[in-house]
Amino acid sequence: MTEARRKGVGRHAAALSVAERPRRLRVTMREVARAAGVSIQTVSNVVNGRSSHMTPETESRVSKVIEELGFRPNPSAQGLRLARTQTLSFIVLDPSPHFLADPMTDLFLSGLGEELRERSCGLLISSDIPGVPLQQILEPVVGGRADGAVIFLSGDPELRQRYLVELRAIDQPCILLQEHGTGENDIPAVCADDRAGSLDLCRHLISAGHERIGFLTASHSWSAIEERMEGYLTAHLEAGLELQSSLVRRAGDFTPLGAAAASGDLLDLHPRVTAVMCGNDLIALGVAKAARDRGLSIPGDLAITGFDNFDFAAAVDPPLTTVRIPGYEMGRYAANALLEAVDKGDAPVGRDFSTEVFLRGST
Amino acid sequence: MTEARRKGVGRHAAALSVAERPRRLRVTMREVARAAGVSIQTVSNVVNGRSSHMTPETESRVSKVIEELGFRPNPSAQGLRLARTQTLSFIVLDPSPHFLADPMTDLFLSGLGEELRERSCGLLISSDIPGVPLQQILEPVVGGRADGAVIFLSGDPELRQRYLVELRAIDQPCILLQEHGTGENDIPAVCADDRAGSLDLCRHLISAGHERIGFLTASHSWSAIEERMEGYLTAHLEAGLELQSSLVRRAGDFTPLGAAAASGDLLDLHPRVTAVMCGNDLIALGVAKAARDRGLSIPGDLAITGFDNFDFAAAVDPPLTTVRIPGYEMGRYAANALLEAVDKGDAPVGRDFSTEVFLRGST
DNA sequence: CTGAAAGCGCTTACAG
DNA sequence: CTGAAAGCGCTTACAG
Repeated sequence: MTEARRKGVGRHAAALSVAERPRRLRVTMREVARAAGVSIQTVSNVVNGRSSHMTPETESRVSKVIEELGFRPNPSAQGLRLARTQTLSFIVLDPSPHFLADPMTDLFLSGLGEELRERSCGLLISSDIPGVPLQQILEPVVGGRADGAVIFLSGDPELRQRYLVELRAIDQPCILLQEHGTGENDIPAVCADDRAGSLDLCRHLISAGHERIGFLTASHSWSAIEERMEGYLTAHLEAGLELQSSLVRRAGDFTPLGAAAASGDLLDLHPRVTAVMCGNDLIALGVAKAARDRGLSIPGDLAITGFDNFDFAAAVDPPLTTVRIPGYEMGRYAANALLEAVDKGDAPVGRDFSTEVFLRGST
Repeated sequence: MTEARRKGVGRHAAALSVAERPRRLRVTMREVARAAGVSIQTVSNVVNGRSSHMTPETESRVSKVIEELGFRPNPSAQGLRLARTQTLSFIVLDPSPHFLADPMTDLFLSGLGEELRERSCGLLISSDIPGVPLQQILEPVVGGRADGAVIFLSGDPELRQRYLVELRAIDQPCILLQEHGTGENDIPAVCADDRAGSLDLCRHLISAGHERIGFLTASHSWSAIEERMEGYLTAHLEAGLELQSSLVRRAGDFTPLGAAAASGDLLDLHPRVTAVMCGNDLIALGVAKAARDRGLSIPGDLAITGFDNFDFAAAVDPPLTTVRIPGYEMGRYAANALLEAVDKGDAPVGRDFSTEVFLRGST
């Protein structure tokens, strides 16, 4: 950094009022064109890789000037002109402001981010509380800040169904994450087979001799959680085990301590449950803690299963039996499918991902 | 949704080529102006809340038309005109594409997101591998997609120092997250007092009689991790304990299993360490696992401390002694400070946050 | 208080 | 292959 430059942009700038201060000094196409001795049109052609429209000499000269001047096209201008922002929106519906507390969401986000980075696209993230008007939720895309939205809904099934209907009517490019069982006319979705994973998990417990198996999840829910509950129910039905409503609890939140507090109803049942399937690994941790607090050993007195295979699952004591969801891959796929759809003007194509059961020491 | 509408936007649209398809049918100011029988200028005034420039009747009439037509200003047009995007960029430097695997990053992100949501600003997130040119890292803000950047650096101190120097030269509105000890002329930063937390933690161990205390962190590092290491060192110095390089290990990654594998060198030392301080809670989990695998009991044979107080820390067995970082609050503050700075044209003001030690069963 | 006009920085037909 | 021009949708002096 030269002394002159430092002066020009440093403290001095702060002394000027907003009006006086020069606008962000960016190089424009016009300046590049002048410096390279070509038309703006030609610069645009170079920037957009239409090299067939000019001689190689021209192209390399312009490229060199672009490089030297540090020119980069103004995204707002491009956005205005092309009605395309080269940005995707990731929208999470969550009642908590800590909307990324669920590590699964972060996995999705990492996958989205990586895919978009490779394509030089932006990723705009936002969250809303379940229940707000869909227009507000979709603000980034309806308002023109993004070309499409990857949406992770949550809330009661009725609420989500209402959103789905409205979503179709609004007809913005979008793809759902983990919204299972949308019908043939519905919004495309990228889903993991939570139901199959849960079914496998429960069959495993049943075949190990468990007959009183509890299910605990937080009061707040979304599609994947419901699928997990269904797997539990289906396994019971196919095994001819009686389904008891007292065995299924929806209470607390998706934190271990919240789940520990909420698990009492289940753990203090008579006769005792011998296994508890949990909405995810965080809940499983809480149930394990509550069980230990009651002097129960795991898995001897109580088998516990989680879901999601979070980083900690393999390392806690005992290691958690759980199900892996390919969240990162799903995120990448969703970004890719949505971008392609935006380009083609088609509807994106959804896809199902398989899950994988990890049997560990907690069962 | 009416049948007509469904037809208009559904399958039929897909049959049209990109060129034929009408551009996103958005209402413009011009249309609002015509419908309300006023000038575009007036519509702009209404949109921007300059109600003093018109009669209340005019304002309410225009507002009503805006509502009815569902008009929303085009962000690209506003961005082009105002050289302001109403968007902030969150940039994470991480060698892994799973750049959000660290729950602490997610906390920062949640705080940023919530603050920006309340201000109707967008949040653009991106990640890069430590070592890439700063220009590339800052692409979102240099390239004009965002008004400023919240930056979370990582990598060796020398690399980060180089980035800091360049950052000053580039002079874009930005604020650092968890970049401790930047000098008086440096980029503003929002930091937690990791050093104090670590110092407290280590004093606690020393006062409990530990004399051979190991420190394990991943090979990849950032400022906060170094601060934690410093707290460890300082506590040793002030207690007159000898510092042995064999007790400090930097290996593996920030996953429990990676840390478990990397902890062998430390756990198999003779004479044995009686305590291990860890880079964060995930590492602590891994060390606990490795210790159990060796038949060591916690905290009897080995005391373990984590850092960050992740959700699982209080629920695992034994519960983890750790340090809370107010990540969410720090994220909110950073967004707020940066936005204010962008508005005023000043440099943002950094701030330090205090940490809180949680003594639990693992020590 | 309102209307007509310029211009932000691009892209894209349209002539040459 | 290149140049001159229109226009994307806003905001903002400038006259009235």
